Amino acid sequence: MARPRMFDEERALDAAMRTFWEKGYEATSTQDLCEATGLGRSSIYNTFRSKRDLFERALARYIDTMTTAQLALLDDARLSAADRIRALLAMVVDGETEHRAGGRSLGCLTVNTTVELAARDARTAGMLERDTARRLAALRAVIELGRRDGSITSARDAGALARFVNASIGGMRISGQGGADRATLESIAEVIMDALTR
Amino acid sequence: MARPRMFDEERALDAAMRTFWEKGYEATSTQDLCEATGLGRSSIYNTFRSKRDLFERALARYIDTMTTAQLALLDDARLSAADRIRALLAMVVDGETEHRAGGRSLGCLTVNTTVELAARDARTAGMLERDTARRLAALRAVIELGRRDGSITSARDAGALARFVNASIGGMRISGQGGADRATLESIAEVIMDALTR
DNA sequence: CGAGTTTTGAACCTATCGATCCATAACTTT
DNA sequence: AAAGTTATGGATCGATAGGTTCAAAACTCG
Repeated sequence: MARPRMFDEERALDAAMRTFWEKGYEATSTQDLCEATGLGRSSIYNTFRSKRDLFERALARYIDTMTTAQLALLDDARLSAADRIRALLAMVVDGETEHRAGGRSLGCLTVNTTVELAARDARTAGMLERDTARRLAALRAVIELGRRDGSITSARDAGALARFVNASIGGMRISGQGGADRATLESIAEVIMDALTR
Repeated sequence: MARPRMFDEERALDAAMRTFWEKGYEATSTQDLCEATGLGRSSIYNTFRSKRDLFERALARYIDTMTTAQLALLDDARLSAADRIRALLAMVVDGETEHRAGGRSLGCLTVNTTVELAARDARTAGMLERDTARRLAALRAVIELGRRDGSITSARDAGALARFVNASIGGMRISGQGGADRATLESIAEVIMDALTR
């Protein structure tokens, strides 16, 4: 039919996602995206329409990857509810330790985007809200399970506990971006668990 | 000696701070700053040298105002240690409720700046680190006091508890920016306190 | 091989970015 | 009132932003 692509769209999307993750939306120029992906302007605009649209796809990919992995942990039937949440927090610590640039954690793209764009981009805000709702629902289900299996002893409302865990994970991300090391993040995670098992 | 200023430098700084707080550093143009402050370009550049320098002064002002107010709460000798931290969390909830634009919380300028700039601006990162250190020290002192006055019963290391509280406050800020309402933030604050009083 | 289709790279577009320049206004001091 | 100094508004700067155009390239299919 026609001339085929010389590049892998998914790999390009990954590179763009990483760039937005490192630098943020505004600070990432289309030139940065060309260099990160190895594509020319035409190819980027031909494939992704605009910087805005490319960002949206990159964010969707990030959300899909990350939330899927995290919800899988919360579904691990081999573990008690509390241990599933411990595993989730450990995954967050690992993520903050792995994804770094310039000696600092990159944080989490959804947290970063909440800060940078949620207030002035309704579509992005909607994506983030749906993701948060999904994660809160999963957390809440695990917490209710933990109430039954005895691993979560807090008498607080399960929804409140879920929102607390979600918020505290965001706080761990901010701490990582602020320079906190692995041991610090691990100690925070332990205290988070204390609130659920009091 | 010479022609006097037609404007109040502190008021202009406040307006600039608010703009950076609402829109972030990159998304704030010098034109935005002119409109927000009511000054002309010349006056802004004559007074503040550059957008970068103006931001630094705005951030310093924010840090000074906010951290001073928060540390004052932690020093209130009329309250138990736990109640001081409760008061701090209540102040955070109030702040998230008060400072809004477009139906959303503005979050916290230091958190926002950690996300947007800490990785690529060493001077800004330094300011944020010093502020964090100051707040952690105050939190730690209050937690150690709480151990003595009996209001904080967690056996965890005081430093770890302090970092937990600091991180969780950041998480509350993110939650607020993500759309959480006052009741949600209050419930998160209650669970944070559970971790300290278990 | 040739017609048809899409991709690609380079040149190019307009708008806006942060920042500077300069003539004039507005003040103090002598 | 004159000299000296700073503030101000408007014009302007080069650089870069995101995005478009277009001709050549590279493929498939008949």
